[in-house]
Amino acid sequence: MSRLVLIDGSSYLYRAFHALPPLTAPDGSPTGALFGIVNMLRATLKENPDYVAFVVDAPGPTFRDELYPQYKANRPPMPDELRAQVEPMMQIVEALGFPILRVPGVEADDVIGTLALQAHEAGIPVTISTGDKDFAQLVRPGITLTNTMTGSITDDAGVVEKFGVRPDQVVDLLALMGDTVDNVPGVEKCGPKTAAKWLAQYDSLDGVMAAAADIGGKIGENLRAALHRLPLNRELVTIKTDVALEQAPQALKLRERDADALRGLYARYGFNAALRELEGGKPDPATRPAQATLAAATHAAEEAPDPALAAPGEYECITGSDALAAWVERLQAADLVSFDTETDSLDPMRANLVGLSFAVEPGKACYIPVGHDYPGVPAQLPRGQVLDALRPVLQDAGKPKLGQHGKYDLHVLRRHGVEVRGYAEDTMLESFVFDAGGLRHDMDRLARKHLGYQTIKYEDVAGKGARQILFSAVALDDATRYAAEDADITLRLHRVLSAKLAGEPTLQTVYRDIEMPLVPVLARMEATGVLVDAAELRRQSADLSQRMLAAQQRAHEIAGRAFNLDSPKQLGALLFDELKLPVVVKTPGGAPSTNEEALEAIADQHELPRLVLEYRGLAKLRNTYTDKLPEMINPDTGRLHTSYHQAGAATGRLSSNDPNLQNIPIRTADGRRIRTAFIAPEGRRIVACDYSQIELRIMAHLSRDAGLLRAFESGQDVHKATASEVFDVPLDEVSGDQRRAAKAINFGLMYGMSAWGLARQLGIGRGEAQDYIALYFGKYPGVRDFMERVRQQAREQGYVETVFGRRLQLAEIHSRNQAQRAGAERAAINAPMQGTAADIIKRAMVSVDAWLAGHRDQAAMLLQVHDELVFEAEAGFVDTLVAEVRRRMEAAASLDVALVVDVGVGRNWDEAH
DNA sequence: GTCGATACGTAC
DNA sequence: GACGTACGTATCGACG
Repeated sequence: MSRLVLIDGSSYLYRAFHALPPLTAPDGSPTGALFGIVNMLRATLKENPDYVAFVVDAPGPTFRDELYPQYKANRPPMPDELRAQVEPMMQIVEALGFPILRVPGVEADDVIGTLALQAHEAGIPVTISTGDKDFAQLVRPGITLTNTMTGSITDDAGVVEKFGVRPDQVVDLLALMGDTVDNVPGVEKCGPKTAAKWLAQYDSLDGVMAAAADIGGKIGENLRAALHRLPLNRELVTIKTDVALEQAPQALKLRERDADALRGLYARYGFNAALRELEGGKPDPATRPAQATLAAATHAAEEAPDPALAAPGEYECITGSDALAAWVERLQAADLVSFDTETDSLDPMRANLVGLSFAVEPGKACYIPVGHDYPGVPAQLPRGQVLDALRPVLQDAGKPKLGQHGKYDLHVLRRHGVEVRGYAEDTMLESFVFDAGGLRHDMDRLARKHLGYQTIKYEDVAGKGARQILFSAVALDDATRYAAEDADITLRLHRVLSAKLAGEPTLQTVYRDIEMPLVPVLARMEATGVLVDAAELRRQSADLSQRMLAAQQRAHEIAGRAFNLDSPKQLGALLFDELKLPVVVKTPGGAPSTNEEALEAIADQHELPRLVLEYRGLAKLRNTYTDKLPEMINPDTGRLHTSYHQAGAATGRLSSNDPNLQNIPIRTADGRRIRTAFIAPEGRRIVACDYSQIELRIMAHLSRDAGLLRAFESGQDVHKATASEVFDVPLDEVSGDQRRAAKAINFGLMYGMSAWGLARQLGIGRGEAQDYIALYFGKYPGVRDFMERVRQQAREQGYVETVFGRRLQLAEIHSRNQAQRAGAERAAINAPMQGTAADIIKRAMVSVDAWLAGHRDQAAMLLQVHDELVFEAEAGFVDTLVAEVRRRMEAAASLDVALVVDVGVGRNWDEAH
């Protein structure tokens, strides 16, 4: 069937200009927009449309200007860089053979609308190629929109999805929203969401206008104030479909292209891929212009795995002494031993060893069961005998071992009397340094991604949910297939990942010098655990419970009925539906939020919000900390053992879980009290060492901003020093509010915060916040340049880097979704600072642990909280420890600004701060 | 009963 | 929409 494609040239030109980097031709003339247009045209040609037209605006006034003299009055003149690309664009369009339509006195939109409808009536399907959402009003069965820059196609369902209204309601939606670019004011504060909501309720603009009196709140007032404008708006946003045109759609045939002219134009503007295509060759990735390769680069990692990698393996179950001896010999002879353990628990501090598996060459692996126990289980080798036989291999630091998340296995084996040395490779960490921020790094996923191999899942052999059985109850042949596969796949994965890593020396250094040495250090910290005063926590729980009950009873009294204080839904219904308190914050789901900010905002209007806040604070402490921590104390050690996740956070930070000891409260008095329960044993002290302002120092280093560097050199409180500079007052005259503002800016900037966010944070106006930021950047221009550089790097490379070369991937940086893209840009700004801080403390941990190796009886490293290391030490050893730890932490990186470590000592963690 | 999504809140 | 990185708890509704 034949088809008509109508190209909205003007909209593409503007959008390509703003979306693409300011590329230049070999001769220096701007080509960014042109490049976008050329790619769009080539994409259109690949579709082989029967009829096609390239439509652009003609100069001069149109009917809309007559209707509304202010129409487009605020539109800035076309930038010179863009204007310079208009003529070349027309030449290329012409040379490609596209019919060009430019009708005086008629906007391109109306030409397109008219042609679309004419073709539609003639039974010809129409595709409108545009970046302009207004065309959604023309969509119907047979007329669709396409945007080749984003790859999106919009049909009826697409309109509903995108706007939340039917295509025939789009005009009404646009009339309500208005259009700032065209200087058409809509209803103030009414965006697409509100407009769609009203239209869902009242069906049409006329319906909304008729119901205007019933709509409450500020926005209702705004609507009533805008009523008189709305009919005109509707007329302005309606695309005409009845313009008098000379050509019928059927006349819009593509002419033959002018290859000579094209060759000249492409060469002149440096469009190499297009040139190559013209010559009949295939596009060459190496010479593609920058952003074409860039878009491809984000997907390039997914090269097809070699089918041979996914071949099934031969797995042996070892239940006899001879077979064991033979395998030990193979392990002794191997360059690298892949190993894995099977247990009966996910908690490595409690798990019992059920079996071990090994592989030394791809496809060949064994499973050695030592603890399977079910009716009719075959005889197995005694665990002691197996571990004795394996110990020489596993404990030999000169025999490199390989695992997947081997820290777990190190724990299990240590608790069974085997001290693994020479743990040299870990596929989880190899994958992590390659793609932090990408998918998770569990073996199943890695196998699918890099080997194209579907592993047997744990639940396939052990079941799941209530029916899950212990691994010790799994039949030996099932267990062998599952367990031997783990060792085998780990080895195969390592072959692939280590080869990839070899091609990236910087990443290899991060892996080899930071991540791998950290594994035994973390294992040691986890194994040591921290002593917790369970009785103290239980006392606190009792106290909290009492106060919670009081708050709850009072809340029910005030409400006049019982309700669940823990249910945001019930609470929201009470506060906002029954009591009609104002809604200041909405949840991401659109419901009225009952979060702290929302309750604070209405706390002066009713007693209830304050009580809820009180209750929430108490409940959080009890439910998350004082009730839970005592339960998690390990009965064998009497201590609390967290588990650090080394490949979790996209920035390279560690995370802590089971329990999370990185979010123990400190800000409020009640919360802080929990830290008094983290204690040192008799005769010992808790020592807490934290980096002072490490991320801000890293920002000073990375930005090389002279002013910020100076602020640190002075050795003063840095927020005060910045306040003094920014507000131009002597250091000792900085007011509390000025310091608070400077601190908020310092931190906010590191998180990519906007003026809007700063205003909210400080409770000031947006304009004032903007002024602060301008003042700040005026004093610290290097910081602003740095931010821009990072954004640029993120867009060009799809990742950013830490000082040590760790790569932080930003998958969403080219997302078509504006919010996601903006989020990725903020993450990009934060990542080099957060990530460098993570690198530094990891290096410090390795260094400190190496020193502690000679003093294991006197001190131990217990916890890491991103910028803080917590130790316990014999009282008489504290001074030595402090001196050595401080020296090593401060020397973990050499930046343009000094690293400073603050130290506290006490009988518990609270005192040590 | 289990699971996942959502809302909320703690840390740095 | 609007401030980055985590983890844990409670509720609630879908699902089997």
